Amino acid sequence: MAETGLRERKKAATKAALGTATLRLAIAKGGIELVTADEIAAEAGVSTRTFHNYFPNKEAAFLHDFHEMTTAFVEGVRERAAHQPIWDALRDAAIDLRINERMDLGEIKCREQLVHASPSLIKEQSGQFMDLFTEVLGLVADATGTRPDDMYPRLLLGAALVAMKTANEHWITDPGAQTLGEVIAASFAVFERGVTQPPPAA
Amino acid sequence: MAETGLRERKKAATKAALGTATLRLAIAKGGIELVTADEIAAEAGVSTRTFHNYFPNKEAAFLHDFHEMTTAFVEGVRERAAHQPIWDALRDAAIDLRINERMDLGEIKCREQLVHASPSLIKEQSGQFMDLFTEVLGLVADATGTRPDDMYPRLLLGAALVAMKTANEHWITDPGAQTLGEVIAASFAVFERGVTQPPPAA
DNA sequence: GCGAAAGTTGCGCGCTCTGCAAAATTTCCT
DNA sequence: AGGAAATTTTGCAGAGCGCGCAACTTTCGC
Repeated sequence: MAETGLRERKKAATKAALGTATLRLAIAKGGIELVTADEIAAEAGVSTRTFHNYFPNKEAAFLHDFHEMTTAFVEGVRERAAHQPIWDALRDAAIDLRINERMDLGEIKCREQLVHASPSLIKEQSGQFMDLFTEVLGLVADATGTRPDDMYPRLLLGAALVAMKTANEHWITDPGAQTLGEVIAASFAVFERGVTQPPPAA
Repeated sequence: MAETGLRERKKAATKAALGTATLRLAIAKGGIELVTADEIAAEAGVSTRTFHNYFPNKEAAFLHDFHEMTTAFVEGVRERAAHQPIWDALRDAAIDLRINERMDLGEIKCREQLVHASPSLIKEQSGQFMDLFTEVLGLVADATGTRPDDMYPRLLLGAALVAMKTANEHWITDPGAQTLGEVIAASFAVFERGVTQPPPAA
């Protein structure tokens, strides 16, 4: 956290403001495609040009929170990779994001719905997942003693990201039964056991 | 193959022509972002407006072949799902696309490189994978006696798509050692065994 | 052939995103 | 504090995108 200057903090604040403004407007209008960059900039109190200095497009602004999460995830994995098997590091880093505790469930659901309904948001989010994949792949390769273009680290990491995404989606639709952490653990467990294996209980 | 009329065939031909024109131009210029919709339309001998009748954007045109492949894949899975366990159906449908036999390796490599270098193409391709996911999810849920919003069918299908994508990428970088089919089979096998399990030979 | 259906095209329009240079703001040094 | 330097904000201009609309042309079924 090299939060040295006032400048840094102000920039981060502006970026966050643009992100939440985008979210607010998209929710209000019921779709990101009904929101223009001009409106977002006005809502956040900056010029349109400044909006585009911070984000390449409104989808990225909408997903600003998500991007911060993936950044935290990468950091979490990097720290854990030194002390844990990489698979456990991936799982525990995912659990320790504690999305459930940090964010309002109603808003999470709403956001998920908007993403699901918008091709452009689906693309942007998928793209960010691919960036995440690329960022973490090196760590996984190192940890497993393989090279980044071998199959194994890619399959392992791919499975982990699928497990994360699936667990989150599932928990959102039914947050009562289990905690998010439990759902993530269950999700990862399926891949440990072998996806074609029937669950132990059956 | 309900190729009844001349109209259908002509439309398919125009679409394919636009696709290959996009590919040609992107290769020639070394990047999709250096190609405009106007140029593509001119290259294919239609108006710019017509181009946008066929494709929502140039990225989709670039990936026209890819989209046809995913369509064939869905069809393959649907047919096999009646006779095979769903996991095998997914694997065998992937193998039977026979990309290696149908397309020129040099061009495949070139395309892969262009996609990898372009954020917009990565997003578009990821988006198409998500569409594929959605299309096949119902089949997987039916086959496993689960519901589409349960975790299991999503994890299974996610693993299968990761296996497909990873195998293809890997085979492209090193097509000599094994056939594509073998690579795909090996990729799927990792998920059958459990991603955290060491390979049998080790 | 001929009418209906479907495909193609040009035009207009609002929006996106970027480069550029001037203006405003913050930081730093003395 | 005072002023120079560095950084950020902003407006403007411009290429490009993607879609609705209304002609125009082609194809289809009879």
